[in-house]
Amino acid sequence: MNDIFKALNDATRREILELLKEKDLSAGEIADAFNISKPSISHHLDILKRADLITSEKNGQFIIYSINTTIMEDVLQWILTFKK
Amino acid sequence: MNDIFKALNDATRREILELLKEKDLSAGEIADAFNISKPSISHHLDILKRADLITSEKNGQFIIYSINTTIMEDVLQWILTFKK
DNA sequence: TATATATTTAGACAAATATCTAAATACTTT
DNA sequence: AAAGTATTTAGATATTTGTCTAAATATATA
Repeated sequence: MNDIFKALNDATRREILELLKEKDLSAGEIADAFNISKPSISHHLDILKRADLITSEKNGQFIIYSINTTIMEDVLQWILTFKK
Repeated sequence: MNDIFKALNDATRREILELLKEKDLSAGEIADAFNISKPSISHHLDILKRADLITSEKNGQFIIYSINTTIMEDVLQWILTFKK
């Protein structure tokens, strides 16, 4: 839970999730969407991956990232405990 | 949205919310539930308050904190956009 | 009014974080 | 095999964050 909230506590990472919500993308395509260096994006992807919010798969020289919506379910459940 | 995720990105603050979910508490009562100094808890309360996740009301020399579940709705909606 | 209690504000500090550039690794193509 | 493309790793740095102690503010009570 800690890792998930940590991962979500960054606007760039949340935007990455929104991009991946639409379709799978390579690390480079994701980086192109931001004014941030590729290494920094790579770092953000690593944090999202450690939180299990995304998965990656190697495809030739590309690494394709996908969103893992099942993990969002955990956050959803946590939030729901506050609904009266 | 940034403030909300920032506020939720701390185990102590999430625990404070869970305490307040049960009932309203004074700053001192909240502090007593943690092995953290009162000024630090006061700081956490400030962050939660800035995110509108809690509200406070002065009652004599005490300040009573309450949870504001309506803000959780925003997080809920954000999360739901990822559900397919 | 003086003292005790409740809480916050101020200031300091160590740890965590987001970013960068440079270098390394891995794959593809010529 | 060499050169080019995609991505990550390493190391550095500035900023943010969580924590503390000491001091300030506000209310209650003797």
